[in-house]
Amino acid sequence: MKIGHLAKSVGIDIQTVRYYESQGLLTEPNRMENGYRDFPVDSIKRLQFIKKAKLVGFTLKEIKELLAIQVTKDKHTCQEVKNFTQIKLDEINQKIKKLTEIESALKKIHSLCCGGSEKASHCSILQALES
Amino acid sequence: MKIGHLAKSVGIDIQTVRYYESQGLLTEPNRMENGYRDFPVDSIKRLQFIKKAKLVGFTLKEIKELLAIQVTKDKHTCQEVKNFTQIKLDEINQKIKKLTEIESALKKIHSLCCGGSEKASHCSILQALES
DNA sequence: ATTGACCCTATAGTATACTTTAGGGTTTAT
DNA sequence: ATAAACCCTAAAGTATACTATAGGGTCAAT
Ligand SMILES: [Zn+2]
Ligand SMILES: [Zn+2]
Ligand SMILES: [Zn+2]
Ligand SMILES: [Zn+2]
Repeated sequence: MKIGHLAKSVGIDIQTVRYYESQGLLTEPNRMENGYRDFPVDSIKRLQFIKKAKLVGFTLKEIKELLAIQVTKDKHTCQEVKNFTQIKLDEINQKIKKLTEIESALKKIHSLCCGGSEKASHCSILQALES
Repeated sequence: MKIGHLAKSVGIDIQTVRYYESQGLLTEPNRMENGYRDFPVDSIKRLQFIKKAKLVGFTLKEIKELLAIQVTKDKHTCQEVKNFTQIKLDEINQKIKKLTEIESALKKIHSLCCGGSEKASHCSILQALES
């Protein structure tokens, strides 16, 4: 399977495929006589895996680690894999919590600002966050 | 307050403080006779806000805008501030929504995994990412 | 035979957000 | 007085994740 076909069927850029290969996220494909890359069919799955994992907030480095676990499944335990996602889950929940704090601070400013004539001269996002 | 003290009390690097100043996230501090920066006390709050906002995925540019929101009657009209905070609120809610989606997707696959010490060949997290 | 679509490598560029280095001057404690 | 600890600027380097460019070869169709 040529790179263009692969890229298209996954919905990413050709350059990105080559980039992923260069970063070790795809194993080096065979070459055809003319030098073109000849990807095995399951590269599609692998790229879809990468895409999905990226979508849920994994970095390429992390994805590489995940892929390494994936290809040597019998050398790793469910516990390892589960720990990995647990850490990510914790991170995401932390983020949601902080965002909610910022949101309510902003909301406060937002509602403060429609009263018109009252003194609001010192109101900033920093002060709104304090209380 | 000297830069080292400030940096330490917020838990970031001195260089980073100077970088933020250079990017306009901190207002230019006064200088002491010897040329050392003399930060006002509330720089701590400002930096803590930056830290928090960064953690939840705001870029420095966005943080700069957030910090610039001040309900100052003499500088902005109520309309302006209100419009701006509304836009930012929408952005934040978008972020929360996205993160929540990612969280539930991750949670779902996370809960499928047995987490046991057996080999990950059957691991449902990996299967879920594959499919 | 030539156009257009495809493939190749290597290198450089982009954006964000630092971090490090080089080469200094200043303060504080012993 | 001298060493450790602190401060300064300016510029270069790093990491992430691409994206673009230059310069060229290959393939299918008209
Ligand atoms: Zn107002
Ligand atoms: Zn108002
Ligand atoms: Zn299991
Ligand atoms: Zn499992």
